[in-house]
Amino acid sequence: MSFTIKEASERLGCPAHTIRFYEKEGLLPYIKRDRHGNRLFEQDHLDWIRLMTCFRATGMKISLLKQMVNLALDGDATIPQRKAILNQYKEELFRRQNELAEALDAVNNKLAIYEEIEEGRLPSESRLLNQMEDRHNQPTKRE
Amino acid sequence: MSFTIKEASERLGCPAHTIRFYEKEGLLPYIKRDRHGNRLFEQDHLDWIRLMTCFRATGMKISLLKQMVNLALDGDATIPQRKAILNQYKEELFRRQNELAEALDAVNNKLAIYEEIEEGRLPSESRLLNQMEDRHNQPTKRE
DNA sequence: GCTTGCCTTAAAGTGTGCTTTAAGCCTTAA
DNA sequence: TTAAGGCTTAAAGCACACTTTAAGGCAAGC
Repeated sequence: MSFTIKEASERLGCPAHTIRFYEKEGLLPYIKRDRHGNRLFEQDHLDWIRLMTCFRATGMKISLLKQMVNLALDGDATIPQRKAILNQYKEELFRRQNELAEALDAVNNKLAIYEEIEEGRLPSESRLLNQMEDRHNQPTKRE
Repeated sequence: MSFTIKEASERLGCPAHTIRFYEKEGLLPYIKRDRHGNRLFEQDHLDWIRLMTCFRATGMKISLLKQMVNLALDGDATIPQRKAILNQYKEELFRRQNELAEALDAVNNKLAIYEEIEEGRLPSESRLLNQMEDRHNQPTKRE
């Protein structure tokens, strides 16, 4: 069972052009062609593209994906290197989780401040932008 | 107490050029200057830049930051719009958290497979790249 | 036979966010 | 007084990942 690029595109929700681009970048080695030169995708290819999409969405670079492909093509002897790459990427994922948690805190804090301003418990936006505006007409301390 | 761009840069761990770029983009209104035209940053500016950096690191676009600045400059009447923006961004953060969790699952799964291959419990990398290579020399089913 | 539509390729273009370069001014130390 | 080093600006350049364009081939339906 093979798929045309259109079928692959539909199943993956990924533009055909992007899939071709990935192949050109070397992320999809050994894609076969029919007698007209049209690509034929196997289920495994779709699985791999889906995995790449998942990694890409979380910041893995194409160059790193390519490294992994190249290592895989060199056989099982490169598994330690591939593990090292994935473990590093995992660290990166943890870093991003922290960043997200921090941003979420900051957003909630800001939203709480807006609530307080709306309820009149805080005098306008005392900490950030509005104060800049206020200062605009005040004397400077330095210089 | 004001800071030069160099001091701001050091405190924020952010290149001076980037800070200037943010000002040019309108993200830092009302930065004052000394008599030589050099920028003078207040603590509030540093706080705001730090917050922007936090939002930027988690995917908020500069155009959206600028929208928020512009709304803030228009006064408290725009707080509902700013809340709407932040709530939307919050959704985005949740989406990203899910993506990270999925990627983390996928990585762990891949690492587990590598372990099994290393221990000989799985015949090479049966699911992805190596199989592509295998297929390379087999007849096609379609066409 | 001709149009429609999907396929192919290579190459150029786009969006985003910096980052670097270039040219010049001011201050300070030698 | 002159050279170094930090500031200024505007503009060009870069990295990344697509995305779009252009030019053309093949096949099925009218």
